[in-house]
Amino acid sequence: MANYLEMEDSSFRSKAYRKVAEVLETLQESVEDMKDLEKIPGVGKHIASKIEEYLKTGFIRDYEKLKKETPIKLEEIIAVEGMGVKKAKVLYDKLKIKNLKDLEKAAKKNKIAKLEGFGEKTEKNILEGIAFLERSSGRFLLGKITPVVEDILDKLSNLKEVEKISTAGSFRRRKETVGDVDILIVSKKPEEVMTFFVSLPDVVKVWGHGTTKSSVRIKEGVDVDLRVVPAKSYGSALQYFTGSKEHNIITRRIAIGKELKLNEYGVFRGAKMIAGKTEKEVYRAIGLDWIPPELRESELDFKKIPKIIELKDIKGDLHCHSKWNGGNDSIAVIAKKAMKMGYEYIGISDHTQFLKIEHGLNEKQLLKQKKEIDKINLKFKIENLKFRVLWGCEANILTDGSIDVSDKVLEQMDYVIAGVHSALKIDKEKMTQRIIMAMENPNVDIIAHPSGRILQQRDEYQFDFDKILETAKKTETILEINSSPARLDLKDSNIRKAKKAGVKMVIGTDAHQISQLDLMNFGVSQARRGWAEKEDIINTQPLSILLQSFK
DNA sequence: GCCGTTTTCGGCCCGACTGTTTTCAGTCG
Repeated sequence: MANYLEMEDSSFRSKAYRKVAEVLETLQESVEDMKDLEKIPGVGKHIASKIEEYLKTGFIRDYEKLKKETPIKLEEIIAVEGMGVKKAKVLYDKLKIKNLKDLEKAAKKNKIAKLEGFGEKTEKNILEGIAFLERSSGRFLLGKITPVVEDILDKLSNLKEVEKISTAGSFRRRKETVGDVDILIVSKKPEEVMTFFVSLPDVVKVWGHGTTKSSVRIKEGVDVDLRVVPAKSYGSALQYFTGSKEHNIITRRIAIGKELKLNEYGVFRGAKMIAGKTEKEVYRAIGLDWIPPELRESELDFKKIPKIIELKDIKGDLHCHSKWNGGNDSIAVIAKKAMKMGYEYIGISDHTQFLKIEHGLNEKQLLKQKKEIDKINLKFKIENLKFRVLWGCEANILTDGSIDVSDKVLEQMDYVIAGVHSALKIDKEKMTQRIIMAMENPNVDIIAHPSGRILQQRDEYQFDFDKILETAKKTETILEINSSPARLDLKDSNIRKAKKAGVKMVIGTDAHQISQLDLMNFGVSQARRGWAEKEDIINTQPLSILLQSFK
């Protein structure tokens, strides 16, 4: 509705709707359960009645009316860079353009350039925008682009001309997918840095090359912007470019409340600049403590900024696969790497028999695996090494909620992870019941990747997370935050819910080769985005306490 | 359409860039 209202120039009405849309997306409670919708920030009498109408009938008459007046695939059209709702409206009125296909056709036939307010450039940009959309979804997995971005950062920070450097944007906020990458630097010799930047070996295309901003595309397909900012504005620029957009709106509003102005150049009282050099100073100037980028997603509804978990708090990884089920490395090699990472323990959790495609282990193989683990642990003991390999598995929760390994074997293991790997499309009720039944199994300690989503591939399966939390709390079952870049499951909002419900979590990498043990940082970021503190995550605990948290 | 430790009316984040304009609207982050 916000989009359609913006089209009609109802700009403040549109903003009111847009704000509510954003609030609803990050709402912790489900709207169905709320007694008083007007308690939701931004929701007044009118919008409340529309939400009620939607909950009751599945439609909003006013929205249907708006769509009928301008029957176009608006979302599709405004996804094209440079296209907004105003332009979409003009194109519909003048050329009857309803969707992306119409838009592309009209642009190719040079019909758009002739319109008043449009031109040759706009038409060309539309075609390029459409081509970009077709090439990629427009967003990239954080985990996929991180290595190459870090490489670029390393090379830049090694230059003596670079005084300060940081990433910004969603990359710095550690969002699971990133649209483009922003890097900010302070430098007295921007020309030289920019020239170096645009000629890096990973660069496949240069969009712009200037002294304050250069843009390139790197071989992974993602665009990287490098900006040079003045040293005295570095903090405010970093704050501004890190976002999120919503966070910036909130911080600026706070500034206004204190008769200050906040922008990318600094914090100002009248014409006088009172802060800007560091982010800490900027937040302090508007009366806030520094906020970790992972918490800058939307509302600031914490009284005190939580002391969120850090990578160094992690004492071990409980989700890794060995050569036994087709992984790359032997248990001994995995243990060695884990030790090198400073861990106190590593849990081996190979797939079990149902999962043929992953060479799942049968009960006989599992018991044989235990002997190997015992041998390794004994060796560590003799060498007086304080390190332990734990014997676990990643068992399958079958369609009826049972586990594909017998309790007789499960109960001997140090811990058991269970996950849904099949029949993902069963209905909500059945899926919820299926997972609940698994949690009620006295041998199941951890639920792996609880929602089943694969980013950019498939949505989470239908299930009632609130009910899962209830049972997890009751049965003391731990929920996993899977670090695999395409999973990052639990997602941030569910981590917040779990924390609130007092349900413990574990961060696991799901590594199939030792290099993937380093994916832990992505799981930790995800936990941070969900406000998780050290105490919420069991693999921050030393071995003795960890073992107590298993059933 | 929503909101109020100055307000029930008069505001609503801010600046840059682009392409089209000749003073600005639309889009973006």
